Amino acid sequence: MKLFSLSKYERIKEKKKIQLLIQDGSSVFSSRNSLKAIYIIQDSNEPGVKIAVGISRKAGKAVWRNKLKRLIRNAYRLNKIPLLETAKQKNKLVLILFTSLSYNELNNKKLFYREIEAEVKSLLDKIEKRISGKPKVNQQ
RNA sequence: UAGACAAACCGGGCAAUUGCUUCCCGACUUGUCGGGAUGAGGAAAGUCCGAACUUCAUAGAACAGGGUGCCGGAUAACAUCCGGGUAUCCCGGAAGGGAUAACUGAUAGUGCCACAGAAAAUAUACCGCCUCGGCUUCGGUCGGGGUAAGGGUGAAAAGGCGAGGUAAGAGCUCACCGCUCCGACAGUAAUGUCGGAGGCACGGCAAACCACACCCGAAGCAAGGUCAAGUAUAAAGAUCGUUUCUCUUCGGAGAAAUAGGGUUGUUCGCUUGAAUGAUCACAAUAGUGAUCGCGAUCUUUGGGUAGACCGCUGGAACCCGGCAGUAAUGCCUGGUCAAGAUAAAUAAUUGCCAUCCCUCUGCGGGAUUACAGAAUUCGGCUUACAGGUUUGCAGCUAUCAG
RNA sequence: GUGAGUAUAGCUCAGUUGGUCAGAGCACCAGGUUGUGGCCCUGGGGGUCGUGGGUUCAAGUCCCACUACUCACC
Repeated sequence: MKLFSLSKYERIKEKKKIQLLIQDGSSVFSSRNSLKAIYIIQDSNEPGVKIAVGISRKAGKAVWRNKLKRLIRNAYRLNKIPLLETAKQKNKLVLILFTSLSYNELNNKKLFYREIEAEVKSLLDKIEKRISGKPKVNQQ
């Protein structure tokens, strides 16, 4: 298997799971409050991590939203390994939905990869700590 | 010459690493790996027009409704494009040139024209001008009549201007201009030119209703079709119907008709076309009413699934050349195949070059660009757009020369 | 993606055939009433009618283009 890949099987495709995330997921905010991640940790015999990226239409126009989605996906792809390994050790399936929080086209017309990578990293670190450290957070 | 303007075209390039979509080939452990190819725009946008395509059993007619509106041509079609005409505006001494235009009809009818003004469309005379009669303190005043030349009002005042004419005036008469009608000529036509007549009778608004001419069935790829999975012939309310005939082995079968349905309304046409009756009351046996059942349609509420495949990209397609045409465009020869995703691919990092910005200059630093992201597909329109290339130049701005 | 609709005062909404017309309720301000406050009474301020063109003598209203927002869909 490729190290930094992000294939179909690592993404959430079902509408039901996304609705589940929005209803019952717990939230984590990035260090500068620009991004937000909603996640659910499940016990599973197929451990791993699945992600989705969703940006509200109110944040900006189509070009801007596409760019942000691509940058977040890329940042996840290159920084996913520590989270994946802990999830496999604990036999957990983690579902994550990334969304924008304070980012919008008016304030951040131009997007920089390094900023977003730092934000995504902080999000992943927080989720990883929740998996390994405190099991009380979610009992799904 | 430059700018601006108009038209056409481009709108970062190359290399390396990591990663994604679709397709092809190979391998096996049959869903993974390896290799190769492929991957956003001129507006993909707004969804403003026009089509293709699909469904509505047919895709019909009339009315209603909607759209278009100088003429001719192009086109699959159009509100688009091309050529011509007319009007308005701009430049110019003129000849002429350029820009813009929802550019049919106001003598088919109806309606509206606030305020002001005498009067806003059948001129009903406020001031004024002229005249006749009465009274008079001789300044005027009252009454009848004529008058649209002048004043004032208004966005707009009843053809304009000059001369004659008159009590004062008036197309009352005449010349010129305008308008309407008729004729001739030119043009496919819109229209233009010339000639004659009318004596003006005809204010504006149809992006008010409307009239005339032409066009339009409706909904939209979340259309629609196939498969898989799965629920409940679900509930409430409203309206209407529950008829007739033939055959019969008496179980039933067949035919006709009705209600109703058939992608907005009404009517016609076409097409399709349901049901099992029972009980009670009134009455004269015909029949009428009520309740229950059954059937059809409509409205509201509720339940299930939201997976896969087809539609899905080769087309009124694009490029080069030739011919026809003033042009839009058409025809012919040759060549090319150029995204097809579905919580949704087309990206990220680094280096070099190019461009731009910051800086007095160098060094250096920053940005990868502006507008903007396919979603059934085409033809247009509209709107947004850093920078660059080419062509044009009637007029505009600046500079230089004569 | 496709198809509908809305925009008027700080908020919720009227505005008919174009006209002397930009209005109602709540809110705000001032005065009155009351020992004080509320309720109540009287008066007042506040608007580029989403933006830009066009038609018209005259546009919130008619026509066109744009902007923002809302809703529906198997």
